Amino acid sequence: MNLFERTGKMAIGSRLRLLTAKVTEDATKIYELYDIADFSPKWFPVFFVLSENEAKTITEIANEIGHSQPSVTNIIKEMAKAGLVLDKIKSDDKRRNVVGLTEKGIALADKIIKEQWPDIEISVENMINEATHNLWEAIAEWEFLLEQKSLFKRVQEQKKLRESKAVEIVHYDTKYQSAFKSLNEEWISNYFEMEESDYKALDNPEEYIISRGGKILVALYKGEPLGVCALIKMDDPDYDYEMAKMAVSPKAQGKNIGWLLGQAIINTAKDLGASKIYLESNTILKPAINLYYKLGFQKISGRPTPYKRANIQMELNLNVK
Amino acid sequence: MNLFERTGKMAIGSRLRLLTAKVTEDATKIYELYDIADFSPKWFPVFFVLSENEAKTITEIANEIGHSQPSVTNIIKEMAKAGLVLDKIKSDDKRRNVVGLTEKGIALADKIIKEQWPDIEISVENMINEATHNLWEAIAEWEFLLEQKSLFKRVQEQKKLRESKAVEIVHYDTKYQSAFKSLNEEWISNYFEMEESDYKALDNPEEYIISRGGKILVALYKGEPLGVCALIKMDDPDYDYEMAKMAVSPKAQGKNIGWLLGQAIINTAKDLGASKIYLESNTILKPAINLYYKLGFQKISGRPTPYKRANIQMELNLNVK
DNA sequence: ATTAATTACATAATTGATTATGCAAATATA
DNA sequence: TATATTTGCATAATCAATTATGTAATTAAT
Repeated sequence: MNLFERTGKMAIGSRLRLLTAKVTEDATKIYELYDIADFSPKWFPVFFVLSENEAKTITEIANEIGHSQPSVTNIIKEMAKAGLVLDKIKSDDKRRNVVGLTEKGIALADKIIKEQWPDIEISVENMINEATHNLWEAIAEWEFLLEQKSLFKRVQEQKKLRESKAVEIVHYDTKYQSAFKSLNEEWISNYFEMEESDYKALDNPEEYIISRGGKILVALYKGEPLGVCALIKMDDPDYDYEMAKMAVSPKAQGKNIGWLLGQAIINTAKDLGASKIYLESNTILKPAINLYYKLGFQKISGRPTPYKRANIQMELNLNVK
Repeated sequence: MNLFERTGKMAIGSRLRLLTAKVTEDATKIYELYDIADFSPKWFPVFFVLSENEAKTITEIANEIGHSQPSVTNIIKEMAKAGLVLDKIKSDDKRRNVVGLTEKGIALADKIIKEQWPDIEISVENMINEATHNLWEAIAEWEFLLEQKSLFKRVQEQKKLRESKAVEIVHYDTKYQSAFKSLNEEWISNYFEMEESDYKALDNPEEYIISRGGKILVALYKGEPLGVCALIKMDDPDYDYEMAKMAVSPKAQGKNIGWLLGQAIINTAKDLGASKIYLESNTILKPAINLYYKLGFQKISGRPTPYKRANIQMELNLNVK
């Protein structure tokens, strides 16, 4: 079995490189076939754009053909040596190096376009037609797709998706008490200071949260508790529950755990018949605030709070679609 | 308009190179995403074949992945430095450098295959599915097509085809007398010596060939006579005509002119109601003999000839299909 | 048993591109 | 108007591959 059938799509870069090499390998011989000596195939893109118009600057050419600027500088230098382009055509802006084809260059362009170009065009087109999958169109589509979203981004999203599938959200159990405390303690003491009410809830979640009609959810990744979140019953005419004590281990970054926990908490609240959830946080916790917005929470103001660190309050109306 | 829409298929090499660069560009970042440091993406093909089996030699790996041997030598050197492969595993043949993965290498392979590999596989597959033209399959087809016939060969054939279309076969006219003589004189005096009968026919073709019921055809390429061929009436019970004085300018090599002239002469003979054509030549003129065979002539023997240089005689039976 | 040819590989040189860097010219800003 | 920033490009350094070359080790041929 062929290497690339064994490696799979993982090696698409290598496979493309090899195909490029094969397509390119006898380019020099093709030029010789048309008695074009003294022409390096790598000059072609530069040569082509110069043959279309009057004169261009190095940077303009580089942008047009997708090469780096030094690459074009170098190609132009070589072509100038071969007498095909005229370098440093005078311009108002003395930084610019305006280049254009010489008479010799124009004559060569004419020859290439009249004789070689149609032969190659037809040869490649014949290959495209011999194949059932259109390489030329496929490349164009990939250029577009990669423009929209890089391969890195795509892989990153796929990784997140796979890992979030490996995340399991379970209900609180005594064995998670230490995780519940340490995960919260970690970020609170990192940004603020632990307060009396924190200790109460974190040390005795069953007493302070669950027995009072609340819920705690734990996110397990490969069995390990890496995220927690609580839904605390509120004694308030406006709100049924407060979402609080959400904490995700830095180890679990990029696994969507915050989102999954948030969704699970909201669903739990719905199951409990809640119509509004409240939360408070601090704007320095930007990723958290961002997550709350994504979950559908909206900023409100004017409620008293026992926590010193809270400077933003949000609510989620579960009855609105 | 996009550069490649303007250049057309001529720039398929450049376009492939750019796509390869785009696909490859964030490979390093992808490895980092999986906490794989100390791994260069270019190692992947080598790493992969080593992860499949026990141990391999440098050259075996090179052949398998389509790289040059020095490239593999270098990659192995780098991987050895990173502690992923074990170099110079002892072998009977002391020239061989047998290499295999270390424990660390095996562990890494496991990690890559279990985590990174499926994510990339799916990401690339999603891209393939988002496009309407299947890049992966198209590449495979092109690998096959180029294996069958290189791009150079294809372009060469296309050039020949185009040029043979630009060749015009016309009937002899006095203005072609000098071409008729010089083209023949060129090859005859090059390989042999001009004989008395040559001068007669070449200096006075109208008297010696046409007025005696023969024909002369001239191949014009862009108006210039670059090939000639005569059909000489024979006074023989076995043959109607002799095909002779075929000459093609070396300038016109590869334009199929010999074939086109031969075909035209045969058709002319058919139109004249001939049933058998005769020719004589010399076996040192290999391309000519080859052409005669391709035109359908078959070797015969035992006829007398006025030319010293003839050492092969052939005939074409026009009545046989 | 020599000698010649082949093979396996390392090293060196080259190629065609890239990023990094520095400098002068032009433009924007205080 | 002086200063800071940006632009355009050349040069240098680097990278990932390639061909070219040299040298042991092995195999084939005389």
